[in-house]
Amino acid sequence: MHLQDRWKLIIDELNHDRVTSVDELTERLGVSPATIRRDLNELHELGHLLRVRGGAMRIEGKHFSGKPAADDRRTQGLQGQSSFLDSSIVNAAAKHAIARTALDYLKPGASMIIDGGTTTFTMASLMANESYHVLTTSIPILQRLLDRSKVRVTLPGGELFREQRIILNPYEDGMLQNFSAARIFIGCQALTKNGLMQSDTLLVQSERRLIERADQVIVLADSSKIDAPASLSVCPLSMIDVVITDDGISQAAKGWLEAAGITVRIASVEAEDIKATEASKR
Amino acid sequence: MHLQDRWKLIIDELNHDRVTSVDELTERLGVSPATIRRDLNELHELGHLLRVRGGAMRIEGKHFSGKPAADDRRTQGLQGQSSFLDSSIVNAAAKHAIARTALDYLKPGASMIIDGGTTTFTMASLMANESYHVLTTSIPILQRLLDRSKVRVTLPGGELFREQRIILNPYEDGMLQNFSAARIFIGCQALTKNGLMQSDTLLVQSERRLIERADQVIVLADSSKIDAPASLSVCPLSMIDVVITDDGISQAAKGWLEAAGITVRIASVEAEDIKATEASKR
DNA sequence: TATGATTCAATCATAATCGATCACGGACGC
DNA sequence: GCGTCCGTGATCGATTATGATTGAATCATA
Repeated sequence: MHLQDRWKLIIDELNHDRVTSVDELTERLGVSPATIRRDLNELHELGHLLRVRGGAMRIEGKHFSGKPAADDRRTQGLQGQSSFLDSSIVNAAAKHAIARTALDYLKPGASMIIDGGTTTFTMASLMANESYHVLTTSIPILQRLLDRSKVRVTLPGGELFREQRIILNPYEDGMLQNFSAARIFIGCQALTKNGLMQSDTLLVQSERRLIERADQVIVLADSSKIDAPASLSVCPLSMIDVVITDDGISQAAKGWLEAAGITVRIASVEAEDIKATEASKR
Repeated sequence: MHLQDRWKLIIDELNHDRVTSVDELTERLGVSPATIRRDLNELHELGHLLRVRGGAMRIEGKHFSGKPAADDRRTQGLQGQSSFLDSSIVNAAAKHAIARTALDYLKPGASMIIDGGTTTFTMASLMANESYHVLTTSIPILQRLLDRSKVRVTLPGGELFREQRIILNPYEDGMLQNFSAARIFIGCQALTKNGLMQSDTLLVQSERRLIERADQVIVLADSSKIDAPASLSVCPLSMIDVVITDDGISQAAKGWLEAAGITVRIASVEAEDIKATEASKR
C-alpha cells in the first residue's frame, strides 16, 4: 500500500460518500490513524478535499459520480477544479513536482501574475506565506491565497465567468494597465511548435493580456501537454522564456523548445527530493 | 457521528419537515440535547435554518429538494469564514427577515450593487437564480453567487483586503466608472441622524464610491444599529432612499428617518410562524 | 399575576482528535 | 556490509467536541 494507492482510495471514498472519517479510512486502508491524518492534510493542502475535524469532506464541484471519461475530459479545462479522475495519480505527481519547481522562480517582494489552471493552482497551494505580490484572474487561486497573510493579492476588474472560474474584462484592461510583473506563471492545454495553446476563447483573450504585462513568461506544462491537440494559439514560442515540465518529455520536443530560445526545466521526482532535503537543512 | 454528518441530517430533516424539535433530533441522531442545541445555533448563525424555541424551522424559499449538494456547498463555502460572521445570534432572525424583505426590491434584469456585510451576505444567500446583474466588492458574496448561473457578477478591480474580505482599489475607480446600478444594497455599523456610519476607514472609502454609482440607496440595518455608536460617516441621511429594519425600531427613530425623506420598511420576523410551530408540537 | 413545566445558556468534566516529535524498519546507494 | 533517507507508527501534551449539571429565562395555564 503506497502513498499513491492510498490517495486514490481516499478520493474514491469521497467521491462515493460526501464525508468520511479518519476511523473509517483507518479500517478500510489498514494503516494507522497518523498516516491517514497526514494524507488528509496533504490532500487538503493540494485542494483535493476539505479537511474537517474527524475526517474529510468532499469539495463540491469535484464529484463526478459514475460518469467517467466524458465528464473528466470536460473538467480538465476548469480552473482548479480538476478531480483525481481527470488525470492519473502519476500525472498529479508530475504536476506537483512541476509546481514545486516553479517555486524556485519566486522571491519575496516580487510581483507576479498567476494564471488559472490546475498546475498553477497547485503552485499557489504550495506557495509560502511570503511578501509576494500576486495578480490573478482565477477565483480558486484567490481563495487559496486568502489565508496567506503576507501575500498581496490584486484582481483585475471584470465579469465573472463561471465555467472557467475567472474574472475577465473583455473590453478594457482596468487594473492590468497599472500592473507590471516580473513573471507570469501560466498553464495551458497544449504546447506545440505553434506556441502556447488553449481551447477556450475566453482563456486566450485573458492570457494574451496577462502575458503582455509580464517581463518573463514561465509555462507550467506536464509532458502530456507537449504536442497535445488544441486549437487556439495564445502566443508563439518566441514569447516564452521558461517551460517547466516533467521527465516524460521527448528529446525531440526538448530540442525544438530550446531551439526557440526557451529554457527547459525538468522537474523530476528526484529533483523534488533534493529540494525537500535542502529545505529541511535550513 | 461527526459534525458534518449531523449537520447534513439536520438539514435533510428540515427539507422534509419544515420544522423539527430538539427532542426529535436528539433521538434521531443519538446525541445529547446540548449538542443538538449547539448545532442548531451554529446552523442558524450560518443562515441555514431559523432557530426557534424548542427546535428549528426551515427558511422559507430555501428548500433544496433531495439533492444534498446545494446545502453542502453552502456549508462548505462557509468553512473558515466564521470570523466573517461574528454577529450575535440574537439579531440573526431579524437580519434574516430584513434580507428577505430586501428581495422585494429585486427584479430580473436589474443591475444592482451589493455591499459587503452580514445582512447583505444573507440577502445574497437568499437571492433567486434570476437574470440579475450584481456588482460587489465582497469575496464571500462572490462565493455565494458562484452557483447562481443566471446572475451576472461583476467585480471592480483592486487589491484584496483580508480582514474585511473585500476587493478595493484605493486609487481609482476602475470598473466602477462604467457601472451604473439601479440600486445599491448596503449594510452599516450604525444609522444615526448624521447618516450612514461605519467604523472602518476602508469600508467608508469603498462605500462612498459605490453609492455614487447607484440611483437608489437601500440600507439594510437591524434595529440595534439605529443610533448605535460609530465614528465615520459614509453619507448623510439625505442620500438614503429606503431603510429596511425590524420591528425593534423606536417610533422616534422612525420619525427622524421619515423626516429625512426615507421610506422605512419594517420586516416582520415571522412571529406568527414561530407561535404556530410551537403549538403544533404539542 | 402566579406557578409549574420546559427550554435555554453557561459551566465544568470527560472523551475524542490533533499536531509535533521521536523511534522503528525497509529501500537504496556507497 | 553499512549508513542514509523516507515513510510509517507510537507517544504525549494541547486543543476541541461532547455530555451532564445547574440556575435563569421563557412559556402555558390557571
